[in-house]
Amino acid sequence: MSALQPARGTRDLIGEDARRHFHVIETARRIAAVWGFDEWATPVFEDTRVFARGLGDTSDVVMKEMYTFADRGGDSITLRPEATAGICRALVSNGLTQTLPQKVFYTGPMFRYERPQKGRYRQFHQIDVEVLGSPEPLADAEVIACGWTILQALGVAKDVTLELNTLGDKASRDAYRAALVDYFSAHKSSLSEDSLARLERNPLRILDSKDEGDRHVVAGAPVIDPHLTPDAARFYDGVRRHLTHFSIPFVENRRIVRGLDYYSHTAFEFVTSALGAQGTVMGGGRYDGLVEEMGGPHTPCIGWAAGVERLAMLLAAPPAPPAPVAVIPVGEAAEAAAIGVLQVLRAAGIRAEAEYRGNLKRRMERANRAGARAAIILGDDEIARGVAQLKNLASGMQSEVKLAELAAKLG
RNA sequence: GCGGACGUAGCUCAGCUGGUAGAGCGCCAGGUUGUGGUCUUGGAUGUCGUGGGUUCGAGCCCCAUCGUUCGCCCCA
Repeated sequence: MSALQPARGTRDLIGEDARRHFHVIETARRIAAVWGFDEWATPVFEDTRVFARGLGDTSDVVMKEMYTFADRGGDSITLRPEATAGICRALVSNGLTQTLPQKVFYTGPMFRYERPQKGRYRQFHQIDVEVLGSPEPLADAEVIACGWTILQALGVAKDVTLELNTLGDKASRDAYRAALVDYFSAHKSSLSEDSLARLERNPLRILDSKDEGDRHVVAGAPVIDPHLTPDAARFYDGVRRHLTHFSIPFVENRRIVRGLDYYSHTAFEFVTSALGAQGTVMGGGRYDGLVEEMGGPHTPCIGWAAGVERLAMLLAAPPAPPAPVAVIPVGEAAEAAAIGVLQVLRAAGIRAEAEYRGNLKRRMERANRAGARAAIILGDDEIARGVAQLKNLASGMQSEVKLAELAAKLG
């Protein structure tokens, strides 16, 4: 037990955990491709300014959760806490603001120095879908619909609800923010300590509070609707309309707020009650100002990120590992022949393993434990006649098959 | 960062009011000649998370520390 363990908040992906994890990523990748998204990859670490600038200096992620350090050259480097800022930086760095829109699929590890919990790790993984450079509400609906399709393909949609909100444009948000500050300031005595701090930094977040007392105050808080500018209201209408065209069920929730500062207009979360405190499984929104923060032109964008670990936990059953065919040589001469058979099967795309330890009984046991669907038994007698014994391990049926026909028979 | 629970073989766990560790599963090897899944016999494995303390003696008591977990916070 004194052996080295993975660092706090990190974990190894092996066996079923690995199968769940990669099933989520592969499913998302496949569907995003069909929806017209191209996969990008950007560096795992970036100049600290990419995140400090992008995410906003009031967010907890920037203030106390980043893995930031000086590298050997003295530059301030940060392990990315999320993907979007790096994607926007890459858009600008590569001059792609000239060829918009860009539809991007992304997956990879992210890093946040948090207190670990189930569904919350210091190294965790996200899948992301972003449309860069598209100001139309149709883009919002398409991005959300793509996410919903992925959740359906994973079989978790039944446990998940789409909650939708608008944060309005900057004018709307500023007006609403002022109204909230007024309201909450008048109710300071009823607010929790946490919310008093939020009143200074990010009053919108109070709407999200789980504190019993806060909720009473929040119930009477102003809503954003009367503060929406005509443009912002029209935009939100468009998003809702297109979502129904995509046949995506959603509920409106005026308390949805995004954690990072770059969001405006559309905000949404796919939530579940199946994961305790980590209920948000996919979340995103519109961020029209982020590319400018990275030094590019004004570029309206919309996207979401989903936690791979959380989705993996929601999967009912992990996909079964592919069943191999076991090749079992009996005797020394047969080992050479077995290698030939392995080559042929694998070249034909058939997962195949050799079992060559112990007596035949052991080899069969191993084949069975490996989950093999069939065993190919090769002895001197068979080799001399150019055949093999092919045994179906599920039915127990065994028959003699010509070596040349094995691959076709098993394909 | 705050509060609660937990930490014993690879895994799941048991261990009575303190007397130097057990089960099931798994693993390894057998049950005679080239055939698995059932059955059966035998075997290996733990510095009882770590470090201190109390005691004649601690897996069981106390303290600290690390880790996991639940809630808060935050967020995917």
